[in-house]
Amino acid sequence: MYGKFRFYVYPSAGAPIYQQLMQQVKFQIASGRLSPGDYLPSVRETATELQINPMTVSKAYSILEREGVLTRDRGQGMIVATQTTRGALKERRDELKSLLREVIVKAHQLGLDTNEVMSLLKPMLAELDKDKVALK
Amino acid sequence: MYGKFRFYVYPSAGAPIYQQLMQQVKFQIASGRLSPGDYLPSVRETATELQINPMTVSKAYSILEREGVLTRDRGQGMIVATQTTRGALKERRDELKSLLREVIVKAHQLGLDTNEVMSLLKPMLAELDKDKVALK
Amino acid sequence: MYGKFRFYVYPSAGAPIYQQLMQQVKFQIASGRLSPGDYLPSVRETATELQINPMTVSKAYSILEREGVLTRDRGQGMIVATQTTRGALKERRDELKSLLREVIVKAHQLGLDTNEVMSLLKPMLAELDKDKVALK
Amino acid sequence: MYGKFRFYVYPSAGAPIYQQLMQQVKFQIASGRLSPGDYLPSVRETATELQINPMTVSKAYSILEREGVLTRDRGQGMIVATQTTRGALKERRDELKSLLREVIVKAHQLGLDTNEVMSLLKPMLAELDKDKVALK
DNA sequence: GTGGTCTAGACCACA
DNA sequence: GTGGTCTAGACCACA
Repeated sequence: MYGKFRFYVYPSAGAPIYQQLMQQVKFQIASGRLSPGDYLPSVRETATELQINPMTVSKAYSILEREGVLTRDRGQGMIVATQTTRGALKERRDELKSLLREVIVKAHQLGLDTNEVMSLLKPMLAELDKDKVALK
Repeated sequence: MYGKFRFYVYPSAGAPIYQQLMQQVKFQIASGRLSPGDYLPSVRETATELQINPMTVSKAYSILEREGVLTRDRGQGMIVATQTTRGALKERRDELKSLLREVIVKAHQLGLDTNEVMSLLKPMLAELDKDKVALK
Repeated sequence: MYGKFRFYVYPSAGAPIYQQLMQQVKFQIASGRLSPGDYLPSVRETATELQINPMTVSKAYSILEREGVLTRDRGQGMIVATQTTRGALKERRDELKSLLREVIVKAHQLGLDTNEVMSLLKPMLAELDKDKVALK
Repeated sequence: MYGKFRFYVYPSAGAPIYQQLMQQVKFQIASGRLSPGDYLPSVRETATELQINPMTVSKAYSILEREGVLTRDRGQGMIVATQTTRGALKERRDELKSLLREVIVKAHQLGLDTNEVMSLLKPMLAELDKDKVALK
């Protein structure tokens, strides 16, 4: 229980529940709060706690397994997989740039300017680095 | 206006061609190189120049129309729609933050750190501001 | 209707139904019987014909979409996506070799020797080439 | 027997290490370099040599034991189990054909044609036969 | 019409 | 105990 990872859900948020769950797992891993080998809460445990259907949790876990983010430990549960980085640095940078271009497009659609983007991103990255240091 | 904007296509780039076209229109609008009222190259012109199927171009334009990015000027072509910004500032910021969270997740998956994200994003934003000034 | 693609299912086969469906789509694409842009039978149509639950068909389609094999054409159905080949030739060969190693391992476990493997594979590849020629 | 067989590991190879180890044991058995009754390197020996966690080696061995590939010789180590071939010839051929169908699908996805598949597989099978002759 | 999400609940394999 | 598969059926967005 101590410090163990817990899901939350905004039933009224736009995104489907299973995507919210997936997003949380990925973000926790990116921030270092979940590490390779860590167990995730079981399907049933999560479903009961969030008052949602076990299938919904299972769907999130299955997709994450297919994506290589989680590994199934038969009879035990789902664990965070060892991250594998593939491809040349240039290619990986290009992939991120493509997503950053989407950020720019989205910001413009929302009427938010360059400074706004930076002032939103900076604290998010800072918080990330802080966690990593704190957890080391 | 004619000749102002041209599409390009990477046939091997992973993303479907119509999505590449959509992305370019949006990015050009975000960077101010395309403004409300500007005409886009015609379906036929684009299809001939890029040696792709006219249906592909038409599909991109139709989806952008549905999204409110373009307006159909009957018999004349497609024009950039007047941008409408909806929702409270907080909500719009939250929407962008959600996309920025995806950036963080993606960067981590690709093995790129905080500094890397900033050093990729900064020149992209700078280029944007430069264009806006130049085009004003 | 003419020549349109149809699914079949072996309820007693080891593999789950949704995986059987996925496998068939992929194989039909590999053999050239399904080409980029072709529409697949609708979820409901398939479910009725095979007497299975629509969710099961939908699951197969969703995974194939996530894998980039199919694309959703909103309101119309699922279509075969344009195939994109990524990575250097050496890397792609290595990936296939890794699967071929599994074939060898499996053959041994089943007590089938080298000649047996070749005499099973040859007609399968020959049939493939024949179809491609015939459909050109 | 000691020193007969050694593991290797590609830390960056995508597949989890325990799966790489499992794959190697199976391949060595298939190629005749490991025979029923042979001892495998101990968990500690392997872990030290490859600089990996002993749990990782142990996990590979446990799964192989569960699959009937290895047998635990209490206090001594793991030995290669006697292979048992089950089922009618037709059924075993069908099982292999299903895996060969996956090869065809994968080859197509990777943009490799029929000839390519054969020219990759042939030397692999040839090497196998050579080893079997040499080791007899 | 199209596919997507979610629920409630049965049954399965694996450990 | 763990997750996976499948059903029956409701309701949704999009076109």
